[in-house]
Amino acid sequence: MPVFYYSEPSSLLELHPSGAVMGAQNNAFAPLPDIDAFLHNTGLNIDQIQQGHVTPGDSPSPDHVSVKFEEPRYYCTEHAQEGVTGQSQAMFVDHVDEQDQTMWEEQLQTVDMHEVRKNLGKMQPLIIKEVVKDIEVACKLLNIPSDPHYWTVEHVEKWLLWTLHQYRLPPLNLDYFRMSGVTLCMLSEDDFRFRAPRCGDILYAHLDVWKTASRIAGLHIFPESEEEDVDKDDLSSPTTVKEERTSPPPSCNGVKGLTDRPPIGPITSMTPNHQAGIHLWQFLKELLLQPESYSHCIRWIDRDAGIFKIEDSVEVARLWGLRKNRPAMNYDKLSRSIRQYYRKGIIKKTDISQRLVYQFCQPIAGVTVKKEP
DNA sequence: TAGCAGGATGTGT
DNA sequence: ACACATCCTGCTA
Repeated sequence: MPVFYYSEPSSLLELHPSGAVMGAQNNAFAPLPDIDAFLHNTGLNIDQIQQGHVTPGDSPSPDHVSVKFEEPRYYCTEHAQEGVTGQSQAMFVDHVDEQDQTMWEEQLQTVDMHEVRKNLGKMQPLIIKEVVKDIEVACKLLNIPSDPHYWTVEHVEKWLLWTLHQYRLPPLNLDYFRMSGVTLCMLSEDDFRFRAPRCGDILYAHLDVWKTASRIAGLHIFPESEEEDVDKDDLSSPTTVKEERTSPPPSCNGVKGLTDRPPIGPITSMTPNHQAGIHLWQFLKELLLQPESYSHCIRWIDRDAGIFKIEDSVEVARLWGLRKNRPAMNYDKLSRSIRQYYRKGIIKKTDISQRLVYQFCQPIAGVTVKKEP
């Protein structure tokens, strides 16, 4: 039976033989006695652990094998709520101070489940405290608000890049996450997996932790310089912005963020519609207005006449599906929606009908991707 | 075979 | 009510 180690991408935690965290300020290893028992006790399955990423040189001896949790803090909060064993909760807390550590050790000596559950109330604040501390540090580092609901597109990108780097996650296509924090918060775990098949679930878990910490701990960090920028850019009255920041974050049901933007490449605010209500014709125009990014799949045949051609129907449908969070979208369905526009006088087929060629009924000239005042 | 046309119905806001 | 999303039949290039 090999000796297993518990490690985190950003820090290595020393484990007491009981499984308790003894302190995480250094890079010391300590053996995790029995991985099977560990999995059993924590209720985790092997799929939730990444193995084999540690090279022999990383381990103190060739006999050692390391395991890494994809998202320890996620399980920390989830399991704390579910009331699993004290051991598993202890696993996911790092940077405990001396006083806390004594408390942990005392608690962990009693393996009795009822005791553990009884102590849950005491443990949760500790867990939250540590998570909040980490988030505060990250906020300062990235200069972003603590509450993801207030993130701009740029904040989301910063957070993604930082999280990818911090947890050594596989790269992803940032275009699929080009959205405001509000929109990001609306995504389900499946959405994350769809946009980032290799690490979407982990990102979702991280975001969940941020949202939870922000909500429970009442974190209200706003980068000062950003605050000014947002105030300057905001279209509503300045008081609206100030009020929003001291009130609870916007709900996740499509409320427009401070700087909301579409999730896929096209950036526009051609109409007052917020992201959740974007129309297909708007989306198509967005693609058309960014030929540098999308001319391979949709392009103007005659811009002045509003005639365009879908060069790659599969890709356009895929992008539309991404935007609308409809993974099953295809060109058959998209084209049906386009045909609904015939009756409404928004889009029509050209006079001489050609495959995949359509025409906007309104002149396209003058359409801009800039925000209307 | 892929695209087109349009009816019918379901869904979410 | 509206704007699709989905499923369908039938037609066309």
